[in-house]
Amino acid sequence: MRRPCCEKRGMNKGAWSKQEDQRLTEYVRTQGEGRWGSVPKAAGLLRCGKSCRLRWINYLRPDIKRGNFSEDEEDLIIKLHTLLGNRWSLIAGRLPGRTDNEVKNHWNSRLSKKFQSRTREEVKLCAPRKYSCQLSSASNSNNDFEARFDLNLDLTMSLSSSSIACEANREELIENDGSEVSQTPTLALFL
DNA sequence: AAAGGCCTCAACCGCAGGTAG
DNA sequence: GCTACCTGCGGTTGAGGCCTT
Repeated sequence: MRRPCCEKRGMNKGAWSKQEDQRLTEYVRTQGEGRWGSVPKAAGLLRCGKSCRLRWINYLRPDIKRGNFSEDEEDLIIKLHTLLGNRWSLIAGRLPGRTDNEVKNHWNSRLSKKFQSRTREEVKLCAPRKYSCQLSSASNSNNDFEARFDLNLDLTMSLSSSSIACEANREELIENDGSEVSQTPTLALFL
């Protein structure tokens, strides 16, 4: 097993100080992103490269959007999670200004519960042996997010004694410029 | 006001894939 | 082909703030 990268003596761990943030920000501004292994030494930081990378990506990057997730963002995360599963970096890539860590945290703390209660509610309303529902986001020119996506999921669920197997046939997950978001075959939900 | 439980989120850990030597 | 290193990712942890009793 490889040693943890921060095991080196004298390395700082835990919360970043303002001075450390300033040093890292200044370094990336002048030298650019990348070569994280050499960043601590070059920037004069007692941190490992991984820690520097994470701090920059999750917190210091200038294009990061702070604050609460909008309902549109939450809906999009739920839809993308249905398609992609825990592929947080892919999901975050569809949410401008949001990081994978932020999306993951938001999902784990709030959306998973919201999604579960919503799914249970929908299952209750449907016939017990066959569950079919359509999640779709109609284009809405007033909506920044939905305007960029055209999600059309056709879910067919079959109930078994211990789980609900859910096959999602992706009809399309295509950005407005015509490029595919990703390859997404089949998924299974266990409730 | 105090204590304890819950929630959020920044940060860490370990693994996998890519690549240079 | 093998090894070592770098980078990125997803899972997990824990400190601190908030809420409830």
